Amino acid sequence: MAKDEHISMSVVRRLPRYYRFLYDLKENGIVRISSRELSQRMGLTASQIRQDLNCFGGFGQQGYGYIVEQLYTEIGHILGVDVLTPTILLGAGNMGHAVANHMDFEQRGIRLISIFDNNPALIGQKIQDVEINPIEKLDEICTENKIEAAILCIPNEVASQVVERLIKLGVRGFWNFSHYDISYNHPGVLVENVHLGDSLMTLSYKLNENR
Amino acid sequence: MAKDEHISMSVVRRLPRYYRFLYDLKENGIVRISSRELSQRMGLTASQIRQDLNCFGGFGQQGYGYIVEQLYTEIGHILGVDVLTPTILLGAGNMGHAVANHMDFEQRGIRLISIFDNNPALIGQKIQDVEINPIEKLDEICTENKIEAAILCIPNEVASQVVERLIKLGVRGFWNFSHYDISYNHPGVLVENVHLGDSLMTLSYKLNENR
DNA sequence: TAGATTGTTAATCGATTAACAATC
DNA sequence: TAGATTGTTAATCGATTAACAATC
Repeated sequence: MAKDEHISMSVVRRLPRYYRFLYDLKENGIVRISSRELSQRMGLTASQIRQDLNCFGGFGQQGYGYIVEQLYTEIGHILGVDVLTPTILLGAGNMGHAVANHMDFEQRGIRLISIFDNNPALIGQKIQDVEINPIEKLDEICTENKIEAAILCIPNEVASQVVERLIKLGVRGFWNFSHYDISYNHPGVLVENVHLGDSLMTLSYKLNENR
Repeated sequence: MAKDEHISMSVVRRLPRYYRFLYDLKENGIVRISSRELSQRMGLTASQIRQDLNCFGGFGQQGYGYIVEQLYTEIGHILGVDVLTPTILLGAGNMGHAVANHMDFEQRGIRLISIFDNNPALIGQKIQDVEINPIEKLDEICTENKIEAAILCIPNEVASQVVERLIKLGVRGFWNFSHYDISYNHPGVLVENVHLGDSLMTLSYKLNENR
């Protein structure tokens, strides 16, 4: 199906949103949709939608539009939801808890194998059926489960050492809630940053600009 | 100081990162920095940095570089950190707790006035000195405190009604952790979305693309 | 067939990078 | 003055939009 070798990140970042909209359409029993109608619902141009969808091969039918179910499945496939990556979560504070509780990992291509924390009070507890283990067990669990990705909900100060250690254990992707600059310090490693502080400051900017 | 009327969002989204780097430089006692050195530390081009900084007036000195302290202050000013916007947080679940505990609001131009939840067990508790109030007090507290912004850590299903109600109460900016499409349904309202699910799927994509 | 809507090429727009004269 | 580094203009690159022939 993959038509083009390279899909630009601008396109990739729109895919999860398409995926959500298509899910809703599907749930509402809508079978087909044209780029024009989808563009109106999503606040995009029809042209952009057709351009985007064409990056990975034509699924539309001329004169008819796109089959919702098929497009949904295909975008999910491209996003990699049907291959579960063994993943661990580091840090079971508020943020770690929130993430572990609400992310529906298995719908998103992630299998959460273990949570780690160094607070003795938390060890042995479970969040959504995933056990919280002491940091001492990190090496053992990573190796045994061929862990490939890690979610960092730990303080900045410890992030640097933890990342170093994880990369040695074979982790090649990070969902990073800390400010530690992984991509810069470890080129080649796959990183998706969630910089909540930056996002909040952007809101501040908008509020101010508009005052 | 504002030289150009319009600063593009691509530039604005880089500002918080400049701000962080400048803070670190400042803390390390570094007084001046050239665009070239900063570019190396941040993994950008020197050209882009000069271009970015020039959007809001020249602060550099030819042949010398930029004064760290001055640049830090100025970017903070542009981001609006020195005007605190009265803000409320809706939803004191794991995510609400995480956000309330870790965001350092006052460093980022936000004053958190009240937290709301409908869980009776939480009412009256405080997070970082901010009280959790029942949703019944929403109108009163918003009006009394001239609330302008709201942080949504509530489930999707209730977001739509809550947003409607808040806009009527004068809220004009949202930090949105839900998937409810505020900007589409309420054009003109300022929105900064945090779509964690989308971000996680982007990581899935990267992990898969690289397999 | 006629109408609709795609896939795709071309045109436009915006953002990034390169180059260099101005100047500290 | 000589060297360094900015501010700014020009060139390039990439992403979005427009247009339209292909075709269901």
